Amino acid sequence: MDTIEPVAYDPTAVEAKWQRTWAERGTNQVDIAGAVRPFYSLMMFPYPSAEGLHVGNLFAFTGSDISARYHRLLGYNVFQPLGYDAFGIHSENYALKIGAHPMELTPKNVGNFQRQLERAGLMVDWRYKLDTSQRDYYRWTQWVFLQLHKQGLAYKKAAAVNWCPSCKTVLANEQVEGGACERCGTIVEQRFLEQWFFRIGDYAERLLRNLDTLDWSEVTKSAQRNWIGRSEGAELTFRIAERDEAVSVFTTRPDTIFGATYLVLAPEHPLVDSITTDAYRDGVRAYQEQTVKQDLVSRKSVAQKTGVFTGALAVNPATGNNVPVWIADYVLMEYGTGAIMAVPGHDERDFEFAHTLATTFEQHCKLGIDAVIKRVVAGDGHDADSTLDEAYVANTNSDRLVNSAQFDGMSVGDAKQAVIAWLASNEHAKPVVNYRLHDWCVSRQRYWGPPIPIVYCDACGTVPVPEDQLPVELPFIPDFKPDDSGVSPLARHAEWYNVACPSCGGEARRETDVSDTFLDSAWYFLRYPSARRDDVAFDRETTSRWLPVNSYIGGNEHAVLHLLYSRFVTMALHDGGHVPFEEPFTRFRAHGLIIRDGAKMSKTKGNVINPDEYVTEWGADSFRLYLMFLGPYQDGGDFRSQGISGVRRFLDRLWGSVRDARREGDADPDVLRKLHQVIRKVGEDLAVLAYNTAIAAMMEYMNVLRRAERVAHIDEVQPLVQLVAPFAPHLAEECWAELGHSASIFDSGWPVWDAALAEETTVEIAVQVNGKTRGRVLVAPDATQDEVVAAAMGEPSIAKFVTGEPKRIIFVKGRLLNLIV
RNA sequence: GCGCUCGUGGCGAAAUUGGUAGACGCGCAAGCCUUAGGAGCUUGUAGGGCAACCUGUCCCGGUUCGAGUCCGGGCGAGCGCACCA
Repeated sequence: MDTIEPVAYDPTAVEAKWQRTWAERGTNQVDIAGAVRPFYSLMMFPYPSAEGLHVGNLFAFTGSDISARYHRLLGYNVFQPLGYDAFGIHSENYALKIGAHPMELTPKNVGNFQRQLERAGLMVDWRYKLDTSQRDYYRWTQWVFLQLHKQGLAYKKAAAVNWCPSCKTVLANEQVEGGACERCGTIVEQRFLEQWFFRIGDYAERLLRNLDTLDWSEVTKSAQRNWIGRSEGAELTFRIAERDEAVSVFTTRPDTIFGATYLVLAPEHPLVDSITTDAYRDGVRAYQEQTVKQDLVSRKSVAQKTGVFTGALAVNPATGNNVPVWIADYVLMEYGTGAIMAVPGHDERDFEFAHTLATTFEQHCKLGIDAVIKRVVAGDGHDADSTLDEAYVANTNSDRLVNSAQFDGMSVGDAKQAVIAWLASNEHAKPVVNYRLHDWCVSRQRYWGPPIPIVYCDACGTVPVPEDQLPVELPFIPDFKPDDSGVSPLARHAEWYNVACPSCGGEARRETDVSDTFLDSAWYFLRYPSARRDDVAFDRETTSRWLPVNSYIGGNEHAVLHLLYSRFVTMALHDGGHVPFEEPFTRFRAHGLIIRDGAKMSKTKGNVINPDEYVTEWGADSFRLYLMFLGPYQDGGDFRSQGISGVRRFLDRLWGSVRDARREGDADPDVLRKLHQVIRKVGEDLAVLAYNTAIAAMMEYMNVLRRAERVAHIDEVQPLVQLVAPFAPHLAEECWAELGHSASIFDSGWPVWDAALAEETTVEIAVQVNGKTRGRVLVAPDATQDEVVAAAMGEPSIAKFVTGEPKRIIFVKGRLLNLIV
């Protein structure tokens, strides 16, 4: 008997052969200028670490590659480029660690990555490879900086910034995790330095609003919404008693104004000096110094609240009462107005502060705790006079105001508006929206990045480097190690930074900071299609043809860094008239993480898998298939090397059935039916990145072929080879050639499923009695209720549960029959 | 604390969106083939019961002829944000 035997094929030979053939034939090359149906498939480019490619990279790339190959088979001209995010602190730190120079080390790492990636069988057009550390790339990164500068979106200011004492550089807020450097884990300090910033804050509202229009993973969108942190509220003005000064506070709860019993300013608030009374001046000064020195972690940690009284009193515009003005470290200068009205009755932090400093309130402000903590909202089952053991944070429409004069009885929601309107008549209030998103600090006091293209001239001031003088080349300097001075190592090289002013020709000095790595990656997708052009950053026509990106796949760890910066830069370039769209990525999907033994793979945990050994032992195709079969692509999965044998067995069986397939007689209609169902299923799954179930469906079909216990007909296997092609491209090509085709399978088109052929001749109907499944009957797909009932009652195992006439019958055609007795 | 995503066999997971729970694969068990096999093939594999059957998708309620799926409440996990007023 001729059954389908698996035939172990030799992946090493097959994969080498096809990679060679693809290169010779230019199979993966796309006609950028002439594409009729362009489809831009983008994957997040890797940072070329010295350890080389790891499984997580390959998991991400494979998922994108499958989607790209599928679209190619559907007839699109697919452009799938890949490159290297080679600049940046991670590369530089590693070079420092092993005593190498990044300018020498990086090309080596890139070379190693390239070798590994080429083995993976990705459909990448390598002619468009880019490397952010090469001058023909960073030249245009500097150009992007200049465009933003031209538009007034880049500015320099002295600011409290996050300083990593280990990396010896400033970090963006997004690069600080829990008060520590995301790169090395060192506790971040606060420093005051002159820094370049981008006005991403000005774009907060657009960045937030546009999210609703994007087809992105929900996790990513919600992370961005969170990070942008919009909150609606009001700025309320409190006059300082007996002085011609006023303090603005930001609050989201203007309805609680009657409960505002003191004010708190950030210690560095500009008004502190002038309102502080002489008696309290020393205490205030001491407290300010202490806070400013403090690093940002303890400043923002949940330690016990501290603060001092300034001696000043402000007038609550609602009650007319005098309220004491304090400074405290729990109020942050960078948010809102840097000042708050404290409502201890209805805000946990204010409550805690009032309690912690109750004695001081008594001593200096002559205020007892009961006078400080006032209830102005009721509804938690307590009335207007009940005491508060903790802050009552009302937030519903059912809660009502109390102790609030004419607003008593009004709902919290209504009162928010009403109070603003009332105070606004005396210019004490205006509605305001605040965002947590702060401007993006792009300066880095490091070496391994693009020098910021700015020159300082005594006569002309800050002068942008003219575009025709780009790039400002990063010089090779042996002493690239950062120091504690707060300036870049480039600042030690007068021969480099001393330069003639581009404007007046006089003596001038280059900016010695380099830009953040995230600027490199915030526009790389614009560069790819134009990567072979050396006269423009990105060609106008090419860009409008290929962008926005049709499919972007990457890790969600970049949800608020890279993805937000990319959106901002694109929006800014749009406003500058450089690109015709605001949003760079039409569709983004976050892939899951590959974990091992319940932990994310990382070098420090020692659970990193090197894909090389698996590719060598099992073949790239098996490894790709295995990674995609672990679980839902967007969930990731736990890497256990055992499972790979199953997918390899599947490929062996496929190869065996293709090799033995004949064209004799007719294909089996039962097999063809299943085949067309699978074609449909795989297509649907590929469209939504459901790779695991697509593979399962193909395996199921393979089992059908095997159970037929005969050599397969060519028509039964040939479409399966096409379905497998996106997943296992090398073997699919080999099978395709074995089936007698000379052109690439990727130009063969995607099989079309035929609804008539896919239709079942009989269906199994579940028969329930009183909702419990009691059996199943085989009937024609269009069988009527009466026919199915008759069939069901013919089954003794079902009929025995039915006594008398059913009271009710629920019938779902082709699916289910439920008899209620 | 806030936001998001989840909770199904020994394990990774399916389930046409309210309609046969556990597809597919791993692992395991028995058998075949073999000098041998971490090879291949066949069969079985949610739990309980000799059986007819009973129980079963984190827990408690609800809606429904019917709930893994929908609603309310609770418990738990992962990720993100967090003294942001």
